[in-house]
Amino acid sequence: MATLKDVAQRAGVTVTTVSRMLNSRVRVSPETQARIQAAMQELGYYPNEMARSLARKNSSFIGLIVPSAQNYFFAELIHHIEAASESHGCKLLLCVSNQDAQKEQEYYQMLIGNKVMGVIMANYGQNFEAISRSKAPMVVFERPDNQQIPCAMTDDFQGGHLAGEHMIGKGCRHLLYLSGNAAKNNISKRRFDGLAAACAEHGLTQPALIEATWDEFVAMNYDASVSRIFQEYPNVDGVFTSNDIMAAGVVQYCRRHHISIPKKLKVVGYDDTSFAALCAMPLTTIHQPIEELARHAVECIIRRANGDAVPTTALFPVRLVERETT
Amino acid sequence: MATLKDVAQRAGVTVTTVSRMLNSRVRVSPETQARIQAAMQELGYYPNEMARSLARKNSSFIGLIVPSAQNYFFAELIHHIEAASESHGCKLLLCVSNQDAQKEQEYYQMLIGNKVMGVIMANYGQNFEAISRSKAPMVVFERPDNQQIPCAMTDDFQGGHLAGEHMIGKGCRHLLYLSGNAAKNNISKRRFDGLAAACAEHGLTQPALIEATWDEFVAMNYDASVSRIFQEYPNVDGVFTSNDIMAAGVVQYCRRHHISIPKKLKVVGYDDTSFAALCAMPLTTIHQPIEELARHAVECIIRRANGDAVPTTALFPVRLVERETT
DNA sequence: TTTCATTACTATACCATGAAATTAAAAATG
DNA sequence: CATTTTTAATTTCATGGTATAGTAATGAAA
Repeated sequence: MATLKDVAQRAGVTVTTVSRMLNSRVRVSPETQARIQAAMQELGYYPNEMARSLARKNSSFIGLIVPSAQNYFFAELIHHIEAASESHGCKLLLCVSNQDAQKEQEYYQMLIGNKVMGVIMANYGQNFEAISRSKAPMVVFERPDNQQIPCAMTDDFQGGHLAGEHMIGKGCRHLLYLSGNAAKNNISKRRFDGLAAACAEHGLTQPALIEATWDEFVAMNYDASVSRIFQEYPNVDGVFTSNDIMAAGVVQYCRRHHISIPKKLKVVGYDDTSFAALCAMPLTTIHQPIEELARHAVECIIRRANGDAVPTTALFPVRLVERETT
Repeated sequence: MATLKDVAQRAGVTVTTVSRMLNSRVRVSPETQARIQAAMQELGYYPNEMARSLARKNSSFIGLIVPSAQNYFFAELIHHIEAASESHGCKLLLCVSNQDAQKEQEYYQMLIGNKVMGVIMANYGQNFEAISRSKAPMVVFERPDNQQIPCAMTDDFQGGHLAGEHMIGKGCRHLLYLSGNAAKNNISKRRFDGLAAACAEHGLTQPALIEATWDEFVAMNYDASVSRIFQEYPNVDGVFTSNDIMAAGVVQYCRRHHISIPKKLKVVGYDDTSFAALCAMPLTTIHQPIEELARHAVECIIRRANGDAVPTTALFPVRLVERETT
C-alpha cells in the first residue's frame, strides 16, 4: 500500500504537508493541494489508520459489548449503534459476551488496548472495577453502581406499570411476570416493581414470578419456563414477559393447548422489535426506543471524546403498543 | 496507560526482553519471566494494539460487511462470525452497508486502511474492482466474478429444488416464488432455477415470480408484495419465499384473509433462522448452515493470513425442515 | 580458555502527527 | 527604492508504542 511518504514524494512535497492537508484546516496552497490530490488518486492512497491512531493516541473505534447478537433486541441495538457510529465517522467493534463476566472483562481490556473512543456495554456485569481505572469513556445500558459512568436506559418501572395497567384494565386479575435470565438484575426487578405497583393500586395481590434461564435465552426457546407457568399457576389470566420472544413462546404454547388468546389469557411482551409484529399473532408489547437509545449512547461517547459534558443518566420513556394478544 | 517501557523499567530489563517474551518463543529465563509478569500485573499493562499492528503491519481485525444487522439471517451470521473470530483471537469490525454499493466501497476502503486480516462480505456488490488491487484476503458469500476470491456459499439451486419437490409432493400444482430484493442477483436466480427445475421434472409450468423491494427488506414488512401474489395469481397453491420473514408475511396475510394453511396454500420459507420456529405457525423452510458458513469464512481468512492455501469455493448443502406450513 | 545461554544495547522500521523553525513572497514603512 | 514587518506555505525534527535484526556484553558451565 502507498504511504504518505509515497504520496508526498510523488507530489514533490514533504509528508507533513500532505498530512496537514488531510487533517488540519491550516491553509495549503491550491496548486499543492491539486498536486497532492492527484498523487493520492494515482497511488490509490488510503491512510493507515493504525499509524494514525498511534500518533493521535486514540482511534475512531467504538466498542460494543452485548450478550448476544442473535437475540432480536440486541440485533436491533447493534444495527442502530452501527448506524449512529457510522454517522459520526466511527467504526464499530462488536463483542458478544454470552453474558460471561470473564469474557466481558477480556473484551473490555481488548477494547482499551485498541484505544477505542468509548465502550458501550449493553449488559453490565456487576463488579466491574477495571472501568474506573481506565479513562476511556463508557456508556452502559443499566443503572451502574458507579455514578461516574454515563448511562442510557429506558424506564423499566414505567414499562411494568403500563403492562399491568393495561392488562388489569382488560379484566385480568391474576398476573404473572415471566422474567428474563437477568431476574436478579435491576432491569428485571424494576419491571416487576412496576407491575406490582399496578396490582397494588388496583387492590390485586402481587404478581407471580417465573424466571427463565440463561440457556433459554441463548436458545431463544422458553418452552420449559412457559409450561411451568401453567403448571404452577393454572389460574393466571395475564402474562407479562421480559421480551417478545418469550411472549411468542406463550402464544405458541396456548395455541397448542387450546387456550384462547386474548380471551382466556392476555399477553404483553417487551421490546417491540420487529419480531413483535411478525409473529402470526401480533403481540401487544412495551415499545423500547432502541434507536434513540443507540443514538444517545454513541453521542455520549462522541461528546466525551470532544471534552464536552455528558449527562450521567438519561431515562427514556417507553410506551405500550396494543396488538392482538390483549 | 502503562507501556512496554514502564514494564521493562520496573522489571529491570529492556523493552526488547519484554517484547521477546510476549511475542517470540525465544527463551527467556524463568526468573526474568516472573519479574516481568509481576511488573505487568502491578502496572495493569495491556499492549497498545495500535502500535503492535503498526509494527507488524497487520491487525487481528476481521471486517464483516452485511446489508443489515436487524434481519434475522444476518443477525445470526454476525453472531456466528463473531464467535468464530473470537475463537481465533480476532476482533470483529462490523459494517452495515444497507445494500448501498457506495457504502460498501467506503467500508471496504476503511477496513483496508485498518489493515484488517481479512474482509467478509455477505453481499457482494457487482462491480467491485478495488478488491483485486488490495491484497487483504477476502471471503464472499456469493459466487464472485473474480475467481481469485474465496467464496463460501450454500447450494441455492438445491434449496429451490428441495422446496419445489416438497410442495409438488404435497400436491401443489401452481407454484410461485416470492423473491427477495436481490431478484436479479445470482442467489435468487439459482433458487428460482432450482424451483423451476422441479416443476419441469413433474411436467408443471414454470413457477410464477414476484419480486419484493429493497424497502420491504429494510422494513421487514412484505405486505405489499404478498398481497400482489393473490391479486395477480389467485390460483397459486404453493409459495416459496426468499427468507423466513416473507414466509411469515404470507402466513399472516392468509390468516387475515381466511386462507387455510397448509390446506389451501403451502408455504416454504428460506434460512431457518430461529425465527422460523418462533412464529405462531412454525414454518417449513430451507435450512442454511449459517454457523458452518461463518466458521468456514473465518477460517479462510486465518489460513490465508498464515500463508496456507485456501479453497476457492466451498458449497454447503442445505436441507428442508418440515414444520406446519406445508 | 572456550562455549553457550541469556540479556543488553543500538538502530531502524512501521506511518502518521504536531510543534516549532524555516523559507519565500507580499505588504508596509521610512 | 531599500529595508523591515507580516503573512502564508512548507519543512525539519521529535514523538507515539511496539517489533526486530544485529552486535556486544555478561556470567556461568564445560
